[in-house]
Amino acid sequence: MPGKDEHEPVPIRTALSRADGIDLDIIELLFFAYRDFTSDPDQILAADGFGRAHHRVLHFVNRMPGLTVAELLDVLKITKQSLARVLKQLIDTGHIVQLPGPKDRRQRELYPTQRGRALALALARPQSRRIDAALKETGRDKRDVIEGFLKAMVNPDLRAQIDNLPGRPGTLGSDDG
Amino acid sequence: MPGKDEHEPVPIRTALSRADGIDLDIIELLFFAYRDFTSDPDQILAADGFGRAHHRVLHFVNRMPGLTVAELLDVLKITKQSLARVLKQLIDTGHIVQLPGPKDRRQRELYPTQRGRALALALARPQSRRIDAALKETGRDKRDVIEGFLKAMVNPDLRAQIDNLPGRPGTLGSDDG
DNA sequence: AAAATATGTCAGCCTTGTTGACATATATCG
DNA sequence: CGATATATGTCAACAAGGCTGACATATTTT
Repeated sequence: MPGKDEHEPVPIRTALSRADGIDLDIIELLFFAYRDFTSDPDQILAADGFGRAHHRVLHFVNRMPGLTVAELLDVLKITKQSLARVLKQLIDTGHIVQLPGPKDRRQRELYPTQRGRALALALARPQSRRIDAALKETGRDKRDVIEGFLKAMVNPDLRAQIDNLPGRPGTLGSDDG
Repeated sequence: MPGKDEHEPVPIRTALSRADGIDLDIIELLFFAYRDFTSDPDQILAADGFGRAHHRVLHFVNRMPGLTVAELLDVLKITKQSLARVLKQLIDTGHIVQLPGPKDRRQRELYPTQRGRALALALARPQSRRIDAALKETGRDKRDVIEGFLKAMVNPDLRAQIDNLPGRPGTLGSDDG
Protein backbone atom coordinates (compact mmCIF):
# COMPACT_ATOMS: atom_id res chain seq x y z
CA MET A 1 0.00 0.00 0.00
CA PRO A 2 2.43 2.67 -1.07
CA GLY A 3 1.51 6.26 -0.31
CA LYS A 4 -0.94 5.48 2.41
CA ASP A 5 1.26 3.68 4.92
CA GLU A 6 -0.16 2.02 7.93
CA HIS A 7 -0.65 5.05 10.13
CA GLU A 8 -4.22 5.95 9.43
CA PRO A 9 -4.68 9.09 11.50
CA VAL A 10 -6.29 8.51 14.86
CA PRO A 11 -9.25 10.74 15.69
CA ILE A 12 -8.89 12.75 18.88
CA ARG A 13 -12.11 12.64 20.83
CA THR A 14 -11.31 14.96 23.70
CA ALA A 15 -12.15 18.61 23.28
CA LEU A 16 -9.46 21.24 23.32
CA SER A 17 -10.01 22.96 26.64
CA ARG A 18 -8.61 25.52 29.01
CA ALA A 19 -6.58 22.71 30.51
CA ASP A 20 -4.34 23.01 27.44
CA GLY A 21 -3.06 26.29 28.80
CA ILE A 22 -4.77 28.43 26.18
CA ASP A 23 -7.10 31.31 26.92
CA LEU A 24 -9.86 29.88 24.79
CA ASP A 25 -12.54 31.93 26.50
CA ILE A 26 -11.27 35.29 25.43
CA ILE A 27 -10.11 33.99 22.05
CA GLU A 28 -13.62 32.86 21.28
CA LEU A 29 -15.27 35.90 22.81
CA LEU A 30 -13.20 38.13 20.58
CA PHE A 31 -14.23 36.10 17.56
CA PHE A 32 -17.94 36.23 18.33
CA ALA A 33 -17.92 39.81 19.56
CA TYR A 34 -16.17 41.08 16.47
CA ARG A 35 -18.34 39.06 14.16
CA ASP A 36 -21.50 40.62 15.53
CA PHE A 37 -19.90 44.03 15.87
CA THR A 38 -19.25 44.13 12.14
CA SER A 39 -22.60 42.64 11.20
CA ASP A 40 -24.39 45.89 11.98
CA PRO A 41 -22.79 48.04 9.30
CA ASP A 42 -22.59 45.19 6.82
CA GLN A 43 -26.32 45.31 6.26
CA ILE A 44 -26.40 49.04 5.71
CA LEU A 45 -23.48 48.80 3.32
CA ALA A 46 -25.14 46.10 1.27
CA ALA A 47 -27.97 48.49 0.46
CA ASP A 48 -25.50 50.77 -1.37
CA GLY A 49 -23.67 47.86 -2.94
CA PHE A 50 -20.71 48.46 -0.68
CA GLY A 51 -18.68 46.12 1.51
CA ARG A 52 -16.45 46.24 4.50
CA ALA A 53 -13.62 47.65 2.45
CA HIS A 54 -15.69 50.72 1.66
CA HIS A 55 -16.52 51.08 5.32
CA ARG A 56 -12.89 51.21 6.37
CA VAL A 57 -12.00 53.78 3.73
CA LEU A 58 -15.00 55.91 4.53
CA HIS A 59 -14.33 55.75 8.24
CA PHE A 60 -10.77 56.94 8.10
CA VAL A 61 -11.44 59.61 5.52
CA ASN A 62 -14.06 60.95 7.91
CA ARG A 63 -11.72 60.68 10.84
CA MET A 64 -8.77 62.28 9.09
CA PRO A 65 -10.18 64.54 6.39
CA GLY A 66 -7.56 65.68 3.93
CA LEU A 67 -5.33 62.68 4.33
CA THR A 68 -3.54 61.64 1.19
CA VAL A 69 -3.84 58.38 -0.67
CA ALA A 70 -0.45 57.29 0.62
CA GLU A 71 -1.43 58.03 4.20
CA LEU A 72 -4.64 56.09 3.82
CA LEU A 73 -2.75 53.14 2.42
CA ASP A 74 -0.53 53.20 5.45
CA VAL A 75 -3.45 53.08 7.85
CA LEU A 76 -5.31 50.36 5.99
CA LYS A 77 -2.24 48.29 5.15
CA ILE A 78 -3.50 47.34 1.72
CA THR A 79 -2.12 47.95 -1.76
CA LYS A 80 -2.79 50.89 -3.99
CA GLN A 81 -4.66 48.67 -6.45
CA SER A 82 -6.94 47.28 -3.77
CA LEU A 83 -7.72 50.75 -2.52
CA ALA A 84 -8.27 52.10 -6.03
CA ARG A 85 -11.28 49.91 -6.64
CA VAL A 86 -13.27 50.87 -3.59
CA LEU A 87 -12.09 54.47 -3.51
CA LYS A 88 -13.19 54.98 -7.10
CA GLN A 89 -16.67 53.75 -6.22
CA LEU A 90 -16.88 56.03 -3.22
CA ILE A 91 -15.85 58.98 -5.37
CA ASP A 92 -18.21 58.08 -8.20
CA THR A 93 -21.09 57.85 -5.78
CA GLY A 94 -20.28 61.23 -4.28
CA HIS A 95 -19.22 60.04 -0.84
CA ILE A 96 -15.65 61.20 -1.11
CA VAL A 97 -13.97 63.97 -3.08
CA GLN A 98 -10.35 64.47 -3.99
CA LEU A 99 -8.54 67.79 -3.93
CA PRO A 100 -5.01 68.33 -5.19
CA GLY A 101 -2.61 68.82 -2.32
CA PRO A 102 -2.00 72.53 -1.73
CA LYS A 103 1.72 72.13 -1.31
CA ASP A 104 2.39 69.10 -3.47
CA ARG A 105 -0.08 68.99 -6.31
CA ARG A 106 0.69 65.39 -7.13
CA GLN A 107 -1.03 64.40 -3.95
CA ARG A 108 -4.76 63.87 -3.67
CA GLU A 109 -6.28 64.94 -0.41
CA LEU A 110 -9.36 62.93 0.45
CA TYR A 111 -12.41 64.53 2.03
CA PRO A 112 -15.85 63.20 2.80
CA THR A 113 -18.84 64.97 1.28
CA GLN A 114 -22.01 65.54 3.21
CA ARG A 115 -23.26 62.25 1.88
CA GLY A 116 -20.07 60.49 2.89
CA ARG A 117 -20.24 61.95 6.36
CA ALA A 118 -23.84 60.87 6.69
CA LEU A 119 -23.06 57.32 5.65
CA ALA A 120 -20.09 57.11 7.99
CA LEU A 121 -22.31 58.22 10.83
CA ALA A 122 -25.04 55.79 9.86
CA LEU A 123 -22.50 52.98 9.92
CA ALA A 124 -20.97 54.01 13.22
CA ARG A 125 -24.26 54.53 15.00
CA PRO A 126 -25.34 50.92 15.48
CA GLN A 127 -21.83 49.98 16.49
CA SER A 128 -21.80 52.75 19.03
CA ARG A 129 -25.16 51.65 20.34
CA ARG A 130 -23.96 48.09 20.72
CA ILE A 131 -20.92 49.29 22.61
CA ASP A 132 -23.05 51.47 24.81
CA ALA A 133 -25.39 48.61 25.63
CA ALA A 134 -22.46 46.35 26.45
CA LEU A 135 -20.89 49.04 28.58
CA LYS A 136 -24.12 49.55 30.42
CA GLU A 137 -24.27 45.85 31.15
CA THR A 138 -20.68 45.77 32.28
CA GLY A 139 -20.76 48.96 34.25
CA ARG A 140 -19.84 52.27 32.70
CA ASP A 141 -17.17 52.85 35.30
CA LYS A 142 -15.30 49.95 33.70
CA ARG A 143 -14.82 51.84 30.47
CA ASP A 144 -11.17 52.58 31.12
CA VAL A 145 -10.48 48.93 31.77
CA ILE A 146 -12.00 47.93 28.44
CA GLU A 147 -10.12 50.62 26.57
CA GLY A 148 -6.90 49.71 28.31
CA PHE A 149 -7.25 46.06 27.45
CA LEU A 150 -8.10 46.66 23.80
CA LYS A 151 -5.25 49.06 23.38
CA ALA A 152 -2.88 46.59 24.99
CA MET A 153 -3.96 44.05 22.39
CA VAL A 154 -2.62 46.24 19.61
CA ASN A 155 0.95 45.81 18.41
CA PRO A 156 3.03 48.39 20.30
CA ASP A 157 4.53 49.80 17.11
CA LEU A 158 1.08 50.41 15.70
CA ARG A 159 -0.39 52.16 18.70
CA ALA A 160 0.86 55.44 17.28
CA GLN A 161 -1.82 55.13 14.58
CA ILE A 162 -4.43 55.22 17.30
CA ASP A 163 -2.89 58.08 19.20
CA ASN A 164 -2.68 60.19 16.07
CA LEU A 165 -6.39 60.10 15.46
CA PRO A 166 -8.21 63.33 16.25
CA GLY A 167 -9.43 63.90 19.76
CA ARG A 168 -6.95 61.54 21.33
CA PRO A 169 -4.62 62.12 24.24
CA GLY A 170 -1.48 63.46 22.67
CA THR A 171 -3.23 64.67 19.54
CA LEU A 172 -1.19 66.84 17.25
CA GLY A 173 -4.06 69.06 16.18
CA SER A 174 -3.86 68.57 12.43
CA ASP A 175 -6.34 71.40 11.80
CA ASP A 176 -4.37 74.56 12.15
CA GLY A 177 -7.44 76.73 11.65
CA MET B 1 -23.72 69.83 -18.56
CA PRO B 2 -26.35 67.18 -18.14
CA GLY B 3 -25.75 64.57 -15.47
CA LYS B 4 -23.39 66.60 -13.41
CA ASP B 5 -25.60 69.46 -12.29
CA GLU B 6 -24.26 72.45 -10.48
CA HIS B 7 -23.92 70.98 -7.03
CA GLU B 8 -20.31 69.88 -7.01
CA PRO B 9 -19.99 68.14 -3.67
CA VAL B 10 -18.48 70.24 -0.95
CA PRO B 11 -15.55 68.68 0.93
CA ILE B 12 -16.02 68.47 4.69
CA ARG B 13 -12.85 69.52 6.43
CA THR B 14 -13.73 68.84 10.04
CA ALA B 15 -12.93 65.44 11.45
CA LEU B 16 -15.63 63.16 12.69
CA SER B 17 -15.15 63.22 16.43
CA ARG B 18 -16.60 62.10 19.70
CA ALA B 19 -18.66 65.28 19.64
CA ASP B 20 -20.81 63.52 17.04
CA GLY B 21 -22.14 61.27 19.77
CA ILE B 22 -20.37 58.18 18.54
CA ASP B 23 -18.06 56.01 20.60
CA LEU B 24 -15.25 56.27 18.10
CA ASP B 25 -12.62 55.30 20.62
CA ILE B 26 -13.87 51.81 21.25
CA ILE B 27 -14.96 51.35 17.63
CA GLU B 28 -11.43 51.99 16.49
CA LEU B 29 -9.82 50.06 19.29
CA LEU B 30 -11.85 47.03 18.35
CA PHE B 31 -10.75 47.40 14.75
CA PHE B 32 -7.05 47.66 15.55
CA ALA B 33 -7.12 45.08 18.34
CA TYR B 34 -8.83 42.50 16.17
CA ARG B 35 -6.60 43.19 13.22
CA ASP B 36 -3.48 42.47 15.22
CA PHE B 37 -5.10 39.62 17.11
CA THR B 38 -5.70 37.77 13.85
CA SER B 39 -2.33 38.63 12.37
CA ASP B 40 -0.57 36.16 14.66
CA PRO B 41 -2.15 32.97 13.28
CA ASP B 42 -2.27 34.31 9.73
CA GLN B 43 1.48 33.97 9.39
CA ILE B 44 1.54 30.41 10.69
CA LEU B 45 -1.32 29.45 8.40
CA ALA B 46 0.41 30.85 5.35
CA ALA B 47 3.24 28.38 5.86
CA ASP B 48 0.82 25.48 5.30
CA GLY B 49 -0.96 27.27 2.47
CA PHE B 50 -3.98 27.82 4.65
CA GLY B 51 -6.07 30.88 5.39
CA ARG B 52 -8.37 32.18 8.05
CA ALA B 53 -11.16 29.92 6.86
CA HIS B 54 -9.07 26.87 7.68
CA HIS B 55 -8.34 28.33 11.07
CA ARG B 56 -11.98 28.66 11.98
CA VAL B 57 -12.82 25.13 10.87
CA LEU B 58 -9.85 23.68 12.68
CA HIS B 59 -10.61 25.60 15.83
CA PHE B 60 -14.19 24.46 16.19
CA VAL B 61 -13.45 20.88 15.25
CA ASN B 62 -10.90 20.87 18.04
CA ARG B 63 -13.29 22.49 20.44
CA MET B 64 -16.21 20.22 19.58
CA PRO B 65 -14.76 16.95 18.35
CA GLY B 66 -17.31 14.73 16.68
CA LEU B 67 -19.55 17.54 15.52
CA THR B 68 -21.26 16.92 12.22
CA VAL B 69 -20.91 18.90 9.02
CA ALA B 70 -24.33 20.44 9.54
CA GLU B 71 -23.45 21.51 13.06
CA LEU B 72 -20.22 23.05 11.88
CA LEU B 73 -22.04 24.96 9.18
CA ASP B 74 -24.36 26.34 11.82
CA VAL B 75 -21.50 27.62 13.94
CA LEU B 76 -19.59 29.13 11.05
CA LYS B 77 -22.61 30.52 9.23
CA ILE B 78 -21.25 29.76 5.81
CA THR B 79 -22.52 27.57 2.99
CA LYS B 80 -21.82 23.90 2.48
CA GLN B 81 -19.84 24.66 -0.66
CA SER B 82 -17.62 27.17 1.10
CA LEU B 83 -16.92 24.73 3.86
CA ALA B 84 -16.30 21.87 1.45
CA ARG B 85 -13.25 23.49 -0.07
CA VAL B 86 -11.35 24.16 3.11
CA LEU B 87 -12.56 21.04 4.87
CA LYS B 88 -11.35 18.89 1.99
CA GLN B 89 -7.90 20.42 2.26
CA LEU B 90 -7.77 19.86 6.00
CA ILE B 91 -8.75 16.23 5.50
CA ASP B 92 -6.31 15.69 2.63
CA THR B 93 -3.49 17.09 4.74
CA GLY B 94 -4.36 14.83 7.64
CA HIS B 95 -5.49 17.52 10.06
CA ILE B 96 -9.07 16.33 10.30
CA VAL B 97 -10.71 12.94 9.86
CA GLN B 98 -14.31 12.02 9.21
CA LEU B 99 -16.12 9.12 10.81
CA PRO B 100 -19.61 8.02 9.87
CA GLY B 101 -22.10 8.93 12.56
CA PRO B 102 -22.74 5.94 14.81
CA LYS B 103 -26.48 6.45 14.89
CA ASP B 104 -27.06 8.05 11.52
CA ARG B 105 -24.51 6.82 9.06
CA ARG B 106 -25.25 9.60 6.59
CA GLN B 107 -23.63 12.01 8.97
CA ARG B 108 -19.90 12.65 9.06
CA GLU B 109 -18.48 13.28 12.48
CA LEU B 110 -15.42 15.49 12.34
CA TYR B 111 -12.42 14.88 14.56
CA PRO B 112 -8.99 16.45 14.68
CA THR B 113 -5.97 14.21 14.27
CA GLN B 114 -2.84 14.66 16.32
CA ARG B 115 -1.56 16.93 13.61
CA GLY B 116 -4.77 18.92 13.57
CA ARG B 117 -4.68 19.31 17.32
CA ALA B 118 -1.07 20.44 17.17
CA LEU B 119 -1.81 23.06 14.53
CA ALA B 120 -4.85 24.34 16.42
CA LEU B 121 -2.69 24.75 19.49
CA ALA B 122 0.08 26.42 17.53
CA LEU B 123 -2.45 28.91 16.19
CA ALA B 124 -4.05 29.57 19.54
CA ARG B 125 -0.79 29.98 21.43
CA PRO B 126 0.30 33.40 20.14
CA GLN B 127 -3.23 34.68 20.52
CA SER B 128 -3.32 33.45 24.08
CA ARG B 129 0.04 35.06 24.77
CA ARG B 130 -1.16 38.36 23.39
CA ILE B 131 -4.23 38.20 25.57
CA ASP B 132 -2.15 37.31 28.57
CA ALA B 133 0.19 40.22 27.99
CA ALA B 134 -2.73 42.60 27.59
CA LEU B 135 -4.36 41.23 30.70
CA LYS B 136 -1.17 41.68 32.63
CA GLU B 137 -1.00 45.29 31.52
CA THR B 138 -4.63 45.88 32.40
CA GLY B 139 -4.59 43.98 35.67
CA ARG B 140 -5.49 40.34 35.84
CA ASP B 141 -8.22 41.03 38.35
CA LYS B 142 -10.06 42.83 35.54
CA ARG B 143 -10.46 39.64 33.59
CA ASP B 144 -14.13 39.27 34.45
CA VAL B 145 -14.83 42.79 33.29
CA ILE B 146 -13.24 42.11 29.90
CA GLU B 147 -15.10 38.85 29.49
CA GLY B 148 -18.35 40.45 30.53
CA PHE B 149 -17.96 43.26 28.05
CA LEU B 150 -17.05 41.02 25.14
CA LYS B 151 -19.90 38.69 25.85
CA ALA B 152 -22.28 41.61 26.08
CA MET B 153 -21.15 42.62 22.59
CA VAL B 154 -22.46 39.37 21.14
CA ASN B 155 -26.00 39.16 19.84
CA PRO B 156 -28.12 37.75 22.67
CA ASP B 157 -29.57 35.00 20.48
CA LEU B 158 -26.09 33.83 19.56
CA ARG B 159 -24.70 33.69 23.08
CA ALA B 160 -25.94 30.12 23.31
CA GLN B 161 -23.19 29.17 20.83
CA ILE B 162 -20.66 30.36 23.35
CA ASP B 163 -22.26 28.73 26.34
CA ASN B 164 -22.44 25.40 24.58
CA LEU B 165 -18.71 25.20 24.07
CA PRO B 166 -16.94 22.73 26.35
CA GLY B 167 -15.81 23.91 29.75
CA ARG B 168 -18.34 26.72 29.93
CA PRO B 169 -20.78 27.56 32.66
CA GLY B 170 -23.89 25.61 31.79
CA THR B 171 -22.09 23.09 29.63
CA LEU B 172 -24.17 20.16 28.51
CA GLY B 173 -21.37 17.60 28.59
CA SER B 174 -21.57 16.38 25.01
CA ASP B 175 -19.44 13.29 25.73
CA ASP B 176 -21.77 10.81 27.22
CA GLY B 177 -19.04 8.21 27.74
C1' DA C 1 16.94 67.78 -18.69
C1' DA C 2 16.81 63.72 -15.80
C1' DA C 3 15.32 61.27 -11.96
C1' DA C 4 12.28 60.52 -8.24
C1' DT C 5 7.63 60.63 -6.38
C1' DA C 6 2.36 60.37 -6.04
C1' DT C 7 -1.16 58.61 -8.15
C1' DG C 8 -3.98 56.09 -11.62
C1' DT C 9 -4.86 52.08 -14.25
C1' DC C 10 -4.69 47.61 -16.86
C1' DA C 11 -4.32 42.68 -16.58
C1' DG C 12 -4.32 38.67 -14.10
C1' DC C 13 -4.22 35.68 -9.96
C1' DC C 14 -5.85 33.90 -5.18
C1' DT C 15 -8.99 33.12 -1.24
C1' DT C 16 -13.27 32.79 0.47
C1' DG C 17 -17.68 33.90 0.30
C1' DT C 18 -22.17 33.22 -2.75
C1' DT C 19 -26.11 30.50 -5.73
C1' DG C 20 -27.99 26.71 -8.44
C1' DA C 21 -28.03 22.09 -9.84
C1' DC C 22 -27.35 17.48 -9.34
C1' DA C 23 -25.35 12.76 -7.39
C1' DT C 24 -25.09 9.41 -3.66
C1' DA C 25 -25.93 7.06 0.56
C1' DT C 26 -28.91 6.37 4.16
C1' DA C 27 -33.12 6.96 6.89
C1' DT C 28 -37.84 7.20 7.28
C1' DC C 29 -42.69 7.03 5.86
C1' DG C 30 -46.55 4.84 4.00
C1' DC D 1 -40.88 -2.68 -0.51
C1' DG D 2 -41.02 1.70 -2.81
C1' DA D 3 -41.20 6.64 -2.42
C1' DT D 4 -39.58 10.47 -0.21
C1' DA D 5 -36.72 13.07 2.84
C1' DT D 6 -32.22 14.02 4.68
C1' DA D 7 -26.92 14.51 5.08
C1' DT D 8 -23.35 15.08 2.49
C1' DG D 9 -20.42 15.72 -1.68
C1' DT D 10 -19.46 17.97 -5.91
C1' DC D 11 -19.55 20.70 -10.34
C1' DA D 12 -19.94 25.21 -12.43
C1' DA D 13 -20.17 29.97 -12.26
C1' DC D 14 -19.89 34.37 -10.01
C1' DA D 15 -18.46 38.37 -6.68
C1' DA D 16 -15.71 40.89 -3.29
C1' DG D 17 -11.52 42.22 -1.99
C1' DG D 18 -6.99 40.98 -1.20
C1' DC D 19 -2.41 40.40 -4.11
C1' DT D 20 1.65 41.25 -7.90
C1' DG D 21 3.68 43.28 -12.03
C1' DA D 22 3.83 46.66 -15.44
C1' DC D 23 3.18 50.94 -17.27
C1' DA D 24 1.21 55.97 -17.90
C1' DT D 25 0.92 60.73 -16.20
C1' DA D 26 1.64 64.75 -13.56
C1' DT D 27 4.59 67.06 -10.66
C1' DT D 28 8.52 67.85 -7.83
C1' DT D 29 13.28 67.50 -6.96
C1' DT D 30 17.96 67.19 -8.34
